[in-house]
Amino acid sequence: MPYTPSQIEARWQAAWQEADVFKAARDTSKPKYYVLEMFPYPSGRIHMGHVRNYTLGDVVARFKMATGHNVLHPMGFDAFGMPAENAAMASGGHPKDWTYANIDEMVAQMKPLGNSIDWDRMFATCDEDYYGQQQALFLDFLEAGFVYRKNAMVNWDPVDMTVLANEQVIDGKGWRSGAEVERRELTQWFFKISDMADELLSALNSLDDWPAKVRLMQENWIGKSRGINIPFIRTDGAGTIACYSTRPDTMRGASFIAISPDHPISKALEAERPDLADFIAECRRMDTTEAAMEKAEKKGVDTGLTVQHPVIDGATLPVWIGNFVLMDYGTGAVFGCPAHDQRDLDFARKYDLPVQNAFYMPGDQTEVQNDALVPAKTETVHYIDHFAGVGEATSQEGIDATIDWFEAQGKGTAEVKFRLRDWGLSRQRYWGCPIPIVYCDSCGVVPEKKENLPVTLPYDSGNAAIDFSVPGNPLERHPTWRDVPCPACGQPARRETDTMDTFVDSSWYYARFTAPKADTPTDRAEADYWMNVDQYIGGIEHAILHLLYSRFFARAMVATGHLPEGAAEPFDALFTQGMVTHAIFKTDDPQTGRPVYYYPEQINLKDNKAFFKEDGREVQIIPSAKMSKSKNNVVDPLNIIRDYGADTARWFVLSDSPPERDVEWTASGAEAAFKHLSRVWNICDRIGAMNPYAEGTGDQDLLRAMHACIDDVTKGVESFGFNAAIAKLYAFTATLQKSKAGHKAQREAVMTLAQLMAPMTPHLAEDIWAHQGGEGLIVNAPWPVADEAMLVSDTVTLPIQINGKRRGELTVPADMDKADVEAAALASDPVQKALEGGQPKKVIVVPGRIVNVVV
RNA sequence: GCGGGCGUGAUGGAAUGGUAGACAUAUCGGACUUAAAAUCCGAAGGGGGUGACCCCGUGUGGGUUCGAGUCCCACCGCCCGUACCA
Repeated sequence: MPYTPSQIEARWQAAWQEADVFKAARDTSKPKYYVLEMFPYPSGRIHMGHVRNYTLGDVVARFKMATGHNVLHPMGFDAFGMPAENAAMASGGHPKDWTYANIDEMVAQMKPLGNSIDWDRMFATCDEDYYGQQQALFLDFLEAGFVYRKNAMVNWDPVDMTVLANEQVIDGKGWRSGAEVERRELTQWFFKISDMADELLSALNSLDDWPAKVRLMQENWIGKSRGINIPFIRTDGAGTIACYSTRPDTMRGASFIAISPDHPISKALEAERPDLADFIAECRRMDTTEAAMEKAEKKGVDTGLTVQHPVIDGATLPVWIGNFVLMDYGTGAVFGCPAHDQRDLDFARKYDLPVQNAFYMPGDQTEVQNDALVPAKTETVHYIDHFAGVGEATSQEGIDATIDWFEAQGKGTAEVKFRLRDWGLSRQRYWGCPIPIVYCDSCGVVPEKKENLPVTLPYDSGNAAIDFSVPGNPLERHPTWRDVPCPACGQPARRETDTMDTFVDSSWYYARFTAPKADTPTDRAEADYWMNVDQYIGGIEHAILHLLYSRFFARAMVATGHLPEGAAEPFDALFTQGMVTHAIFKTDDPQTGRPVYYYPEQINLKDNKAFFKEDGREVQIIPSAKMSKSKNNVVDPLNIIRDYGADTARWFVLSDSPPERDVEWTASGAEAAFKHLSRVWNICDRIGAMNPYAEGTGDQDLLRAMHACIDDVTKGVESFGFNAAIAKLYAFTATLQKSKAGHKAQREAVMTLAQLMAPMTPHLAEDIWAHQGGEGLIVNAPWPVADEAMLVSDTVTLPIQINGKRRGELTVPADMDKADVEAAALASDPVQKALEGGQPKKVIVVPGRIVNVVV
């Protein structure tokens, strides 16, 4: 009988549903385990990245079920956001219709993967029920002091008269209008995440099961620094300009002050100085992104103002406006020290400002050339003898002592600052969660009453109300939606028309999954039982924003009583997976020089070369490229499932690369995965046809290999080493295939093989289990345990190294002591030959590992 | 620009500081077949040698160590993030 995944998979999915095996309910008799994959945006099609993400989560979930845990494994949709509005703009539909149709399609595509999802818990963040509870959370956060309003910059398209996302700004121009984008200030709502900067930073140390790289990225993002706030005294008597610096030790090298174009002084000068106004206007035409600002050419203009040098009597420093100074960080003003900062040095060379080495031993003044003398590039140890004899300038102690010196001298105030900025949540868009706030002429800013929640988005298209053919936010144009009585005084008032950033939606969905139908944001009995997420899995692209916002939200939810204390860090363990890539097949059009991309179906592969099927022409192969529609290298999981089945797709995405790295989808790899599963199925068939009383040879060898495989696969699955675990399964399958053991041993081996494969290829595993007469469903069967006695071996083979190079090997009893191993090694041929009758300089014996003889 | 990561045969990759290349793909050889496909068995990092063996080899250049793919430093290339893409 051939392996027919389409029948097998449908049958077992029906069986799981029938038995309701993935339904999660509180059960204190077992340890709970909550596994969660980052939920998808409902684009309408699942892609291989989803398949990989959910397969990783499913392996964990099924493994935990098998090892006696009560597992929660939910799925939902991160459903608000710009693509729905863009689709509405492009084709005239409604974002809501588009989104829900996509969700239906994606669910239909996800279910055939056979993941162990409790589908009863599914929700989308655009469900009125979900975003209504989110509004309740917002009101609680507001009351608790986690929310406030202030002005902030947005990208403004002056032609479309609308706010643009950073993604919609291309080379400084609006993506649709092509107009030069301006920065514009709007009053917006903020979460006070900066208040929690210190605890978000220090708590990173407790996240032992997070990747170190993610903790490090978050640490750098939060960016705690100790510095000094120095008020530079203006020579015109008009007060001071405060500059924050983490390097006051370089003060002797200061040669200018640079202030932000958005600094109050810049704004004041703008009105009276046309030359400065032009420059400030130019700065306002820059993207708001940090990358764009930092990569832009550093420019400035001299204001003509000067300040007194704080430590050199009689000296003054010019005040410049610099396009590289961020108003959001520090005081919006810095002092420039060209000798010890590369950016300042470039700026000084450009505008002919002095370059003065701040550190020198008397008589040893190092001239600065093209490279600033920063700690990494400075070999000389420099001293400061100016500031009360402080030690090494470039050491943190030296800098700290300098900060203290400045403070003691009354020249500044020591301050700890964070790079982390508050989280602006206002979006001038329709398809998001409405901010439940009302503006009243008499009462001012009034929170909506909880009993009036949810504040729902108007769906109606009457009067062309929700219309995306006109730029801007339809909520502002809606004829009636804005008009509401003030919740405080009852007089006519108007709603906030901004909606929330979609990161808000994804900052607490993990908590909602514990009680998705509760009439409060969480149900404490459920949240207390299920939280935290034991294993969270998603892409590295979320290493900072999503995960930091979620950590903030969890803390705020603890503070407002929606989560237990222990859920302040909501994700106990985090795993970041790589992308699924695919080769690009392309040629360059000889006429235009433009690239032409081919679909994989149009290509024949031969000897690592690619040929266009139609004319046999060779085309270029670009390996391991991110899947992209425009490059024609997207592999649709539905086609793979149709041709090979879900188990093959799952097996392949697990087998070919370690999960944290990118995996390249290859047709030959998928084919190989299918062949292997067929092979396993055939072995099962063969054993099923054996005489049940058949005796054979090598039963012990087969069972030893089986126990070794149990041990290897268990360790692999526990440590996300799925590809290595699969390699062991390949090897064990080959052993089983060649085995001449009796029926009893072979049956035990194939059933164990099925159990070990069950988290990865659950349908095939169920089928084998059933064929061999296994009891019940394999999904309910306990995980096999390796027999320690079957793992140990009597002898061990050690490599012998001479001077670190392998020169032979030595097989000795496993329990032989070190001295005897050394003696045996010294007596061996390669060592005797190398010694040439002399004595070894040194012998290193690592028991069970290696012998190294130094001659 | 800044922060983080990655780099190993033709290819994807394996390797608690301890035999580099497990396992798989592609390739080649063999069995089976009239033949092909499928299936099964086997070879295989590069170079040299009849052979036992020898030399070289984990992006590049240094360093630590008895021993480095693994740890440290610098550089090159690619990827992720950079606060309104999700």
